[in-house]
Amino acid sequence: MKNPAADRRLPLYHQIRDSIAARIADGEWGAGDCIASESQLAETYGVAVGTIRRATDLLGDEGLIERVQGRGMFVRRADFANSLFRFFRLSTENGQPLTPTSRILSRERVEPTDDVKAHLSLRSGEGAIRMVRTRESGDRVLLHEEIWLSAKAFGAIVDIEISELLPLLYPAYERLFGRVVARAKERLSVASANAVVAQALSVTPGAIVIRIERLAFDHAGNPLEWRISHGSADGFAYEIDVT
Amino acid sequence: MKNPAADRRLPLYHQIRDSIAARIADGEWGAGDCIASESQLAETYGVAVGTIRRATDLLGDEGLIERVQGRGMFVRRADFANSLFRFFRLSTENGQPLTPTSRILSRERVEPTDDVKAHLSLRSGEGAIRMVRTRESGDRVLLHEEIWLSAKAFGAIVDIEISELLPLLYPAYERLFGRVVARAKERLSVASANAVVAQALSVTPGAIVIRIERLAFDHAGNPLEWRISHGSADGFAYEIDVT
DNA sequence: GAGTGGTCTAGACCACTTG
DNA sequence: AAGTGGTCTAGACCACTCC
Repeated sequence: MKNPAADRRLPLYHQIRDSIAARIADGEWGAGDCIASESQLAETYGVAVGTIRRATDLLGDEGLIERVQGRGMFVRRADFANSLFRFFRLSTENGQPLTPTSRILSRERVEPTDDVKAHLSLRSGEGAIRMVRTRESGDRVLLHEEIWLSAKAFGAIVDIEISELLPLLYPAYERLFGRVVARAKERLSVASANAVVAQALSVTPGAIVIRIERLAFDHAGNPLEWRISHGSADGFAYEIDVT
Repeated sequence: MKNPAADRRLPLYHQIRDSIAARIADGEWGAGDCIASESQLAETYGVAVGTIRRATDLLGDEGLIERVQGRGMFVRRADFANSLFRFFRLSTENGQPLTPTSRILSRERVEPTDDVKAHLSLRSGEGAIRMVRTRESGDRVLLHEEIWLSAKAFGAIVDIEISELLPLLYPAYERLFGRVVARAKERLSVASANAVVAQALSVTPGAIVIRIERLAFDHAGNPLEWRISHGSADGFAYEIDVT
């Protein structure tokens, strides 16, 4: 077993799932890479291919890997297709991401608030980066975003050509800092617009807006970025199926 | 194959999944019933047990059945544990449903609005039932609900002892009318409280409230009930994990 | 003890992708 | 043609539930 910490009381295919997940988290296979084939894995783990299949089915269900017949199994790159932000027309009706334009309004190194410290697990004395940006589609501002990062990990971001950070931040984190966003927690609530948000969204101060907080993590579960976004509540509707 | 309409181009285990799902929808096995065992199914369908396993795994993932080791496979009763309403403290922190008290304020047979007709697929001329109720926890009103039903299917509900409709409506639909709610679509948006809602929730008219619409379906996909609920936006927060 | 689902094996053949 | 994942089989043994 590649991961000796695996709990031997668990079924074999769970242990193997954990081991493969750990190897992905360790960077043995990066996003987009083809991992070893079923028969190779069966041999290295000394089990039947059917057992490898059970393990990789789990990984597929969790979205860690993608299986393509005839080609292999690939480490999936997070695409956040289920994000709450999709309800702000950040994608077409077909689900194609349409990537509205980003406008970065400010980048600065500042003292983190207690909230930021708690979310990013910053030690006392550690600095933070605060970015403000808007996301626009056509001539409409859809979102106002406040983005917080650890200065220790991302400090150089304030000196980087702004074009390097466009159009999307997560690929830039990966390209410039080697930090990969693997998953996130999002939280939706309703708030009233403060002066800054109101001005950005062209609503009256105090108007009702949708607030989405997102805490983004790497594969190992370390928090990388905390983001507070506000968008107009007008026309916002979130739909789910329940059983 | 029990369901001759199954597409023979599909993998065997998909055809079997469809067949078993159809048999459940047809009422061959009701909610809570134990369906045939894996080995029985394997024999009747003339396939290996492993193939039955693939099919029933699909049904398990979809939430149609529940597998219990040593006992069998059971038709799952929808519990709506993922409903948006759980964010109105309709359940404890552990996820235990805590069922706030229901107070039915009115029941009447009325002409459906176009909206109601469209949602419940009512033919022109068909009547509708409109119920209004509140859901309360302790001394707080959590939700104000407007509930629409087809008069053809549920007409007698206006004459039934109100205690028969408590504490929950869906079990009452099943007990009194033989209609089983199997799944639902929910839609969350933000609205301002009209006079009636404001009074019920003890907020000022025009205050911001969370609006949740729910369209509930039976196993066959027929709409049974349309519900428009309003609750205070204060403290409302919806959380998800995204990848 | 009989019957159920849960895990695991060791093969077979098919469909698909790539060189 | 070689290699991949997708489907399917036919068994084995285990863990659990119920009588």
